[in-house]
Amino acid sequence: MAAISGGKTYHHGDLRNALICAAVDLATEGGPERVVLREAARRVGVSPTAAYRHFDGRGELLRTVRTHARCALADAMERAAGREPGADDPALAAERRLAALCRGYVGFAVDQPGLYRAAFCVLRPDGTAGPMPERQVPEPEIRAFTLLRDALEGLARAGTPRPAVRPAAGAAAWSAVHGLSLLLLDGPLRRLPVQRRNAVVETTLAMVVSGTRAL
Amino acid sequence: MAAISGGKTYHHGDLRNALICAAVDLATEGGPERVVLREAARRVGVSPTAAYRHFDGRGELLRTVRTHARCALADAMERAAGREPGADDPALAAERRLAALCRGYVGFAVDQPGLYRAAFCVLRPDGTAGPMPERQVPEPEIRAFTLLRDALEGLARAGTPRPAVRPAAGAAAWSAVHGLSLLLLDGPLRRLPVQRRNAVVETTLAMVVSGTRAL
DNA sequence: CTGGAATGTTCATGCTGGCAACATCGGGCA
DNA sequence: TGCCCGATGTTGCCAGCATGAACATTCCAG
Repeated sequence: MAAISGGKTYHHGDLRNALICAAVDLATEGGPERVVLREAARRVGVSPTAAYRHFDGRGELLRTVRTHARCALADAMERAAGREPGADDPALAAERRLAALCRGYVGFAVDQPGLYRAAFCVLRPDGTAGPMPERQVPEPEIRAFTLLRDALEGLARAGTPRPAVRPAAGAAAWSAVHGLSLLLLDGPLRRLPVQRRNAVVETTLAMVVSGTRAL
Repeated sequence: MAAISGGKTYHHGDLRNALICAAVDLATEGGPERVVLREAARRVGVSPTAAYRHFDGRGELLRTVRTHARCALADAMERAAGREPGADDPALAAERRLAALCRGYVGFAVDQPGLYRAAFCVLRPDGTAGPMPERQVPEPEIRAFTLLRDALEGLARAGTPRPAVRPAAGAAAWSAVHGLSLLLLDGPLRRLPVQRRNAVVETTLAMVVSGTRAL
């Protein structure tokens, strides 16, 4: 994530990317609130207003970081699932995959708290923090969610979860790992020793798997 | 939550409380990031620096708001549980109570998004946003969690969840409702029509109850 | 009734986001 | 080849916020 930076020319050449890298670094270090336009510009060695040539403002910079962070999260999940050995029984394999994805999810959150928080930060276009204006742009799917939902689909042998509740089941599973991640990061489960933390993670996973099966 | 404000004396008389009220209002309107010292002071009709006589700074003001919000959350849960009719079967009653508490939890989050977000906002004492300095002060229990955990205890007939995993089970249940709340507020489950939202909530609750039973 | 402690105010510093006007560079077109 | 225009950066500037120091006012206890 280091800027490239060639010679010292007036024109940077790749300022947008450099700013994104700096902003991602900032998010990694201190979460979304640390993503500050001026600081990003400073790190790249450019005047603050230069950034406005490439971003509408801090909001768009943060949104870009968020997209990057969501990607990184999904990648981590896929890596975790990829490391998981297959199983002869496809049902078992599906179950293992789901668990591995969830472990990857929580693992990413714990390893990259700043990025994880940035991945799900709220962006208020107007800054008025009101009830969120109706936006026409349909938000792009979040791959992490898609992964979980697909894993649940794969799990759906024996008809559970029933098709009718399957989307809701995906949301439920996501809720569990998302909530767990946040409680581990900022909540009262922070400072839990690794051992206990893993126990909580596994317990939650068990709840998700068996609770989902019963739907 | 309206300030009291008597005559126009030099000394306010109850500035600390007035500031807290204003800050809680701010959080209610726009979440923790909206809690701004100057604005609170402005609403109370006092100079910004006056607030420093009663709070160490914005951080402490926000912490106070957070405490208030956590209280309000727990109160809402208890009210929800109180409305739940009892059952002859104590096990069934316990299950209902747990579900009612969870519904109260999510309901509070949906009804008071700003306050809910404030209840779980992160406070970096130093502002350096680092790996969170070691603090000796043991954080006070969060009543919402205690309620959930106790409800799970009550649920623990038939030996499930087994005593060994029971604390972890509490964390798992909390994770689910906490994550669900946040996904409903800021995440992709925002804008879900009420009908579908209730479906997701009930599905998640079902997952928690049956998933917890299987632990 | 009077002086110290509480409480509020004004002024100043340094940070942030954001806008307007100006400077510089580089590539396409005559 | 040479020149002009648009893209890219820069300097200045304003407003809002957190925070501290020095100063003013008021209340209360001795």
